[in-house]
Amino acid sequence: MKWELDKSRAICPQICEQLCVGIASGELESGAKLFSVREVAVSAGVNPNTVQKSFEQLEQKGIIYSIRGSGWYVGDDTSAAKEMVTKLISEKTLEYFTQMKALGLDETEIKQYVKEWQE
Amino acid sequence: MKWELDKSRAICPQICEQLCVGIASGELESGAKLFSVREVAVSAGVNPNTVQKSFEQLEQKGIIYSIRGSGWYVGDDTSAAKEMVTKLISEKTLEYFTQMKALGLDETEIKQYVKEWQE
Amino acid sequence: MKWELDKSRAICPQICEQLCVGIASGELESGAKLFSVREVAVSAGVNPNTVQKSFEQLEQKGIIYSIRGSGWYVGDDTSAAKEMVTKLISEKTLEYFTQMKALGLDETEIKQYVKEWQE
Amino acid sequence: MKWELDKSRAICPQICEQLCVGIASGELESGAKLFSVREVAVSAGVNPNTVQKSFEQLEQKGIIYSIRGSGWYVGDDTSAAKEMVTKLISEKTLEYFTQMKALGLDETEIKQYVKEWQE
DNA sequence: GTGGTCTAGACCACC
DNA sequence: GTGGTCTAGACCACA
Repeated sequence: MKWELDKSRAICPQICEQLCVGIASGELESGAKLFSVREVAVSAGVNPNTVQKSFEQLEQKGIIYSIRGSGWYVGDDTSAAKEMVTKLISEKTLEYFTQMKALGLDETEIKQYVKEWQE
Repeated sequence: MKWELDKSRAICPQICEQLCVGIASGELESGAKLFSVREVAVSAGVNPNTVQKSFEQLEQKGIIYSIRGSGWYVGDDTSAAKEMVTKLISEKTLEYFTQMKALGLDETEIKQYVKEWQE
Repeated sequence: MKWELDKSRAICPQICEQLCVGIASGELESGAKLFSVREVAVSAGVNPNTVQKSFEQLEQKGIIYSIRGSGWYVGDDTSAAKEMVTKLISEKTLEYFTQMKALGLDETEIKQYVKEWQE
Repeated sequence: MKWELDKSRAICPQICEQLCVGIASGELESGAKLFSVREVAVSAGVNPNTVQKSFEQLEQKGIIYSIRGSGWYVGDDTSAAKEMVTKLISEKTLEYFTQMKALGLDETEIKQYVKEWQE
């Protein structure tokens, strides 16, 4: 797994999101063993505590589970991860529209702006 | 001026943004007196310190200025506010695309998603 | 009297200072009638209340006095004004040295810097 | 880092200035970790909010930067701090000359006064 | 532990 | 009345 983290944002949710994407895309299958917290921390260049927190948050949502002394594994039902991704996409888009409207653009203008967006 | 604040985000930048939009749109003209820190605080339902901080940030960018004991006024050059709004629109769109890509969508898919977006 | 006010600083002390300078220099003699609060306010482009406060502060120091319904006059003893000016010069110089030292310059360097100062 | 604050002036700019001096002098090197907001607050005898505000102002100028939950660090380019110090020296000297002139001294007299200054 | 943000309330000088 | 500044204390997410 390759990590692309935006250091100007909070790291925790980014790890959660990317892990969900990995699961939702099928890259990580049900029951697959994840890299250890320490390995992820090193490869992503972040604090192990941050990775631990991220994993715990995903565990709470039933997306992954841990076995003491063994490690972390992808949960049986990957649909939760897929729903998560869908939900995130929807939420972020809604948030984007809200913010753009606050900047004085109406829905048509936003869509036009996005359509012409490049780079 | 009417304030629409999303309490789940930081309030300061929202006040800055909406003020810039007001100036950029011409609603607030050069030299116009703004409502007092305390009035804005009441009308927006936030703490005066938060408003003060927002105003100071805009002052540092040369968009507004204050006269002690008198109030806050829109700066002579409203182009700074306009640039600010343009920059914000661009930045937020770039951020949106970045986040969507991290969620597994490519540029075409994002544009399609936005095109079909409603509500 | 001509007013040269730095609007980025507080107005009140500046009016006091310049009036003292005028008196100390002999431009304004003992017993001379000052321009009215309103006239000064207009010619200096400031709020009449500010001028009023300034005059009251100088009155408290015995430098000028007021006659109800008539106006403000320079006090009999102009030495107070002269002392005031001397004191201000000393204070401001001390303050300047203190601040420059805080910026990492020692006394010799400050004096050298001032010696070479121009514009 | 040792703090020498003049409580009769605003504290914020003093913290900014002294930090810049520390960086400009090389005492604080690029990437060096600063003491935490809370530690500085205690050692300087001021409120943590005041320190936070000072740090944020320096951040906006690109002199230092923060990592959430980790701390504040000296920016890569220390030249900004050096320029800051130079600029402050120049500004304060200009301000000093302006004020002294308003007190009736001409440039020659000011330089003479500074030359003979002691204590 | 750290920074980030906000609230609440105070005091000051100035308009 | 206004802005400017500071204190005190709280809560949050992150390292």
